Amino acid sequence: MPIELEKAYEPGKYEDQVYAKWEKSGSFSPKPSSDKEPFVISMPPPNATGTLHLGHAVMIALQDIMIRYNRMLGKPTLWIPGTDHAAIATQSVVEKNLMKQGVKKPRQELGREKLLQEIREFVANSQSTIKNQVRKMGASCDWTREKYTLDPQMNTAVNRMFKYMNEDGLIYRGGRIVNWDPKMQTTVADDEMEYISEKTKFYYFQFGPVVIGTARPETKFLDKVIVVHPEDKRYQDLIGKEFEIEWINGPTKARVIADSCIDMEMGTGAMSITPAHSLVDFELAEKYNLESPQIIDFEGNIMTEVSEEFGGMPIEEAREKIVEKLEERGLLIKIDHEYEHNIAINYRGKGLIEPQIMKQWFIDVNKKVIDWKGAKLSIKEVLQDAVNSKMINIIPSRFEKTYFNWIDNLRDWCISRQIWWGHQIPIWYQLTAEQYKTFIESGEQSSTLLNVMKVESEPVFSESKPDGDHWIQDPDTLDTWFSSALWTFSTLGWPENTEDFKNFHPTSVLETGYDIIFFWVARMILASTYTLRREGISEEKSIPFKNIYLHGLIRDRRGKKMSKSHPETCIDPLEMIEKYGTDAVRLSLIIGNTPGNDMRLYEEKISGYRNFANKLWNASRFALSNIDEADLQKEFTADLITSDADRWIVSKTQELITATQADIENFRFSDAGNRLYEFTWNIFCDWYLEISKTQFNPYVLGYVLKALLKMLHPFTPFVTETIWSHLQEKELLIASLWPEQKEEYTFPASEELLETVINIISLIRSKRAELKVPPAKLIKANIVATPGSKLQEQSEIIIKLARLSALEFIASDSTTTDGSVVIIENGIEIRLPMEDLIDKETEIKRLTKEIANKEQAIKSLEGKLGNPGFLDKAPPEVVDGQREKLREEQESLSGLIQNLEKIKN
RNA sequence: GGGUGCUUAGCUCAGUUGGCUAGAGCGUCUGGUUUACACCCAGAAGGUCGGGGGUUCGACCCCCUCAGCACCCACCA
Repeated sequence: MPIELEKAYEPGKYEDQVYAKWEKSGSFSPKPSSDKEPFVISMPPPNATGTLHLGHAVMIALQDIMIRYNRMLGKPTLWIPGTDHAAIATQSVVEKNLMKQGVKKPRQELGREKLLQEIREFVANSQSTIKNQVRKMGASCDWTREKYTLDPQMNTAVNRMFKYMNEDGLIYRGGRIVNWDPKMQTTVADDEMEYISEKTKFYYFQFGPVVIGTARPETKFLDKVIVVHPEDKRYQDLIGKEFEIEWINGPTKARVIADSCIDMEMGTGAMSITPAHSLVDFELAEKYNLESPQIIDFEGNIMTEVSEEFGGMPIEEAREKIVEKLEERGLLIKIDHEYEHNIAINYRGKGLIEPQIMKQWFIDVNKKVIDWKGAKLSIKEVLQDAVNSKMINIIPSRFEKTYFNWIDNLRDWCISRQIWWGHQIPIWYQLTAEQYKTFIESGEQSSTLLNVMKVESEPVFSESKPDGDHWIQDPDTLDTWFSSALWTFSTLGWPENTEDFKNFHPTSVLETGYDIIFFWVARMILASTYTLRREGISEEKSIPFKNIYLHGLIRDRRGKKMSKSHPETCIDPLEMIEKYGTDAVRLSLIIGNTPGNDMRLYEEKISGYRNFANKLWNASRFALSNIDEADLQKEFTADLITSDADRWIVSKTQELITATQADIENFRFSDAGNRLYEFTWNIFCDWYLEISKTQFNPYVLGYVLKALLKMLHPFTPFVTETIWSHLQEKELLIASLWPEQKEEYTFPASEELLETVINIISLIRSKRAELKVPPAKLIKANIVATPGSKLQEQSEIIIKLARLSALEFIASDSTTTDGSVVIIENGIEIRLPMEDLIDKETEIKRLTKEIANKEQAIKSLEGKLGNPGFLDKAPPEVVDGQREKLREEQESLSGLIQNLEKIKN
């Protein structure tokens, strides 16, 4: 009994149940294997509170292809899913919601515990959304091993790395400029800053021997250092000297230093520095070991310690007054009223940012503590070596440059963040009773408060509260990338030495977007190599992954970044899945997408691949409705291949297996997808299925179909699994093995003939139209070929062509020598000599053109082959190939000339 | 300012160490309702490979240069 499928493939009808079947079957968990190397990917965790966007979709599609492919090779295959707590993003969403509900300052009003509780509830409510959406994409990841970046075990891992680094003296506390918002009383992350262009006054003041330019005179009370460019001729004789200066608070001293960071064109080419309230100045101060006194307090007023006269005054007011005072003293040279610059504001609350120095925690990247290949190396050096030595391979390789460039400029990593949602820093301070009271009673228990209170207590590392009174834990949390950096091994159970950790680390591939190469990829290499080496694990096993595959961004049809603020061009993957099916979405994200390059996506592309899924479905429907179940079960062997057409399609299938495999293993997913698409549509459907209509071989058809479903499965898992479920196979497709390429299924190629035959058929067609032969149910054509010609050898393929032009082929012994065609239509025999088959003029034109092309090609080939340079320098196989090509071209040219002669007569 | 890409058919893009007359999908046009599929079939038109120069026997590919477009990092005293 043949099998009947429904008339069209409706993805929505099957996808969820297919996924449930996979998950239930246990196929997502790795099968142990003693001899095969495991294949492992840790999924970059999407935000727990997020929804699936195209970035996730492309990542899942790519990773799922690798995972399914490797699983089908019989390797123990593990893909660990998880979600990320997304510290800043999540906390700010919750705070925003609370603000909408009327809680103006959520941190101060709710306090730490209550706010955290709010966030936890929010996460708990939205976490399942993203996980179900990952399932929708067909991700075959192991949900039994799912992780969340705030799991208690993750916290253990985080504390362990912190502990090691602390013991090795890599972690230190130091001052750093932060973006402080005096209005909201909070620090602001760089990506929460908004820059607006503003026209303001730019003042020029006499400052000792030089004129300095500034837009912010109110910060300049205690400036003591003038910086100029070392090559600036104007200031050469000042460099290194100290001067008495008349300034805001009266006489003071200032010295001149030189640094090439100075722009000679800007202002007067000389500036005085204010380290406490400017990032550049702060860095210069660090470099030259200068003092950095605070001028402006955390409320945004001038400090009383700095100036009795202006103390307590808001900066805008102070600025005017200070300028007045300096003008009175004759120090104001001029004011530029047309000065335009960017000012930074907090995008929430729109408060003006005032840079401030605060105590932060850092990781030293230059201290040499890692035992690496027989030497002590710094974090920075190990990061370089891991990629330089090819232990880690980056695809595409051009990102290696970006990576090294970043490391060269790498500074110590600031790991503390002034938010609460995340892993709290495992550091404790013992306060005095009074300080303790102030701290506990303040609404917002923040590290800022500790700065303001000038707490000097020695910080102590501890995973829990130390013995004694008045201990408080550092209120800051760790940079979210600190915990993400451990992802490849913490998800495997580290710091416990679990079976998973022993079996599956390092992971095989890290697949992610190129936009987080610095944030995440480099940090993972850092955390993994440092931590695992410290535990005595070998260099090879302490890297987090062997390959890094970076995909590009998905853009809209105009090439703009897709963002929710432009809903008209923003494509929602879930909506597309609903409309066209997951398989179509996956293909549209894979094909035409090359590593590291951005890709534009638009709906028509997705609908095109929906058509493909349907094509495959219908091809299978045709096949299954004609193959008997028993024949489908029969084991396929070489002796079941009978006709030339069979040999041809089976050969093509072998080529496809090898080529697709090579593509996937070399991370050329687009090529692989394209190749399969092309084979399915243009070879299998257009040719072999058509041939099957007149010459049916159930075994070959079944074999090719099964092989094709397997190879397509990593790309379009749902439709292939659905079709597979009708094949009466014992195993699910997801658990079946990749088709084996076999020598005995490979036969000499014969497709070059197709072109010739296609030409003949189209001639027949036009002739029929010209003769006004009525459409007939049964038309018999007798195509006669010169004996011994390829055309005759390959007569089976002609059957297909006959079919396409509604002709039925009759095998015939009769022969002609002139390539003429005999058609028997409605019992009438129409003999079509070659010259009658064509429109003389058009054909002469066509042939002439083709001959000219051929001649040109031959000339160029002859030139090439007569060229000593070519013969010497080109590889022998290329030369042979060109010779062979020339022979073929000459042959076909003489054929063309003959045809032309024939037509002309 | 430092860095990295991109420019190939009307559109979106391939083009794997330099070697066929430069390809695909979509779109357009022509013809076709053939018992798997109109989410289909057959065919056609359409390209100075951004401009200029160089290296080479040979350049879409390598080098220089110019132009346009993106992105990343740093910065805007």
